Amino acid sequence: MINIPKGTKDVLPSDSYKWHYVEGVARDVAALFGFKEIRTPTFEHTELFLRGVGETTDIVNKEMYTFEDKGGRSMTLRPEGTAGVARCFIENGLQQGVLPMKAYYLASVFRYERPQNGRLREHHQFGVECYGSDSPSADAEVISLAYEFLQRVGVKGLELCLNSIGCPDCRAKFNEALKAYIGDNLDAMCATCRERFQKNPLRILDCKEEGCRRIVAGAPKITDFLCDDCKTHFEGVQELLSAAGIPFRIAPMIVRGLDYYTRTVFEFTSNQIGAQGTVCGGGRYNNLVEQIGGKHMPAVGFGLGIERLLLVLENADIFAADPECVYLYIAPICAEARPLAQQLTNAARALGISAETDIMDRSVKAQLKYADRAGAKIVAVIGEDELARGAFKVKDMHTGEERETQIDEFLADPSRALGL
RNA sequence: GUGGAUAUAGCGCAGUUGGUUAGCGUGCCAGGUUGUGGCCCUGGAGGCCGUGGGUUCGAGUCCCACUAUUCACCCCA
Repeated sequence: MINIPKGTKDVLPSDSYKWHYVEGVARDVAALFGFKEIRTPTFEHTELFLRGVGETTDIVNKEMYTFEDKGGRSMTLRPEGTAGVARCFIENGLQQGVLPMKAYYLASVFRYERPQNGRLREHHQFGVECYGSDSPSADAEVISLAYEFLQRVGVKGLELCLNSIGCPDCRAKFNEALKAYIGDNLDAMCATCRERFQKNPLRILDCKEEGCRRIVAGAPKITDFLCDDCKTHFEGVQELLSAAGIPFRIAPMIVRGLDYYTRTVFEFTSNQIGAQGTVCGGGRYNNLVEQIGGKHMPAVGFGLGIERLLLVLENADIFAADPECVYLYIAPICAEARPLAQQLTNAARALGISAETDIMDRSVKAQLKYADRAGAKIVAVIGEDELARGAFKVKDMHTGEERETQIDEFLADPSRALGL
């Protein structure tokens, strides 16, 4: 028995409609906002993620699926979606094209993690990227898109947490202030925080260790250190969100784990799905394009975890019945009826009416039972009687009502014969 | 990488202080109704009790190791 790799999930035929639903809403909402789909490779040169995502991040340090290909190149399955899009943007000269460049993707990403509820080694993201604007309007637009998507898909009780981590200038000042504040307490902090203290002090705010949290509790806030431009920007985003009627909470502790973020960072979180509550995370990354070899280009976007979203949706019981079930089932119950059943089935299909017939050589009873389980809306039974009469009855599986249908009429126009 | 829990039929579970052919629910197949689903009744198929060792006359049950799953930490979607 060979089983599924750790941290991956099968989507069974009986569940795929849930994915289609979520992906459909994602595409619809993206289109409503004027975003077009972008598709980039599943793997990239490892170098891209080292430079793009940041060498101090956990993702790059210990979670990448990196391998050497047969040509001796180091390749990595994408651990997130943004870097690949940025590479694509530069490589295709899109900075010379129409700006803003607004794109979305639905793709799987890979991280070598210890799986748990809401955390997988392969998961899927609905991601959105907007290039070319440094205006707060772009931040608000992207957050609005996420919000609209979540509304439409039917989730309730998600909280939008918002913060600004400033630009490299104000962050440097903040880092100094934070270091000064921690000062002698550094020895009392956890090992990772002591390391963060040197490499990326901001991330100390993100530590969950009880001791570290206590030390950091009264620490200065990044928002008090923003330079004038960053401050104005952050206020602009808040004003636009308020005007759009999108509720949010300022959360000075959220800093996010990818190095490319500047200024705005945000998360949509749920408290319904266990410890991994972040369903959507994103922000602005004005320096990413430059970091991987392009010209300076402001950008903002988010990634939204489909599996986690589905956990929330299933939790809220929003899936009633599979809407993708076959409409018509035709049950031949003697050998002579089979060719006709096949013909009727194909006539329906030709008009776009989903239809199936028996391929198991089963009894009437078994066929009806199957039609019921398959969720067929109406069923027709064809036997010697019907062949002789040139007509059959279609039965509504929900109400049990039957109506007479002429075989000729059905073959001529299945849609009309069924009263559609 | 760290810690806890669990592992018996496709799925969900029971299995007494160790005792002989390992059960229940559900799902699946068939029959009751020789041409009609759902409800009901009857029957059937389907298990090397995670793997390997040990204790014992005897292990699903006790001990050890391994593996897998899972939850949490960490991190993130």
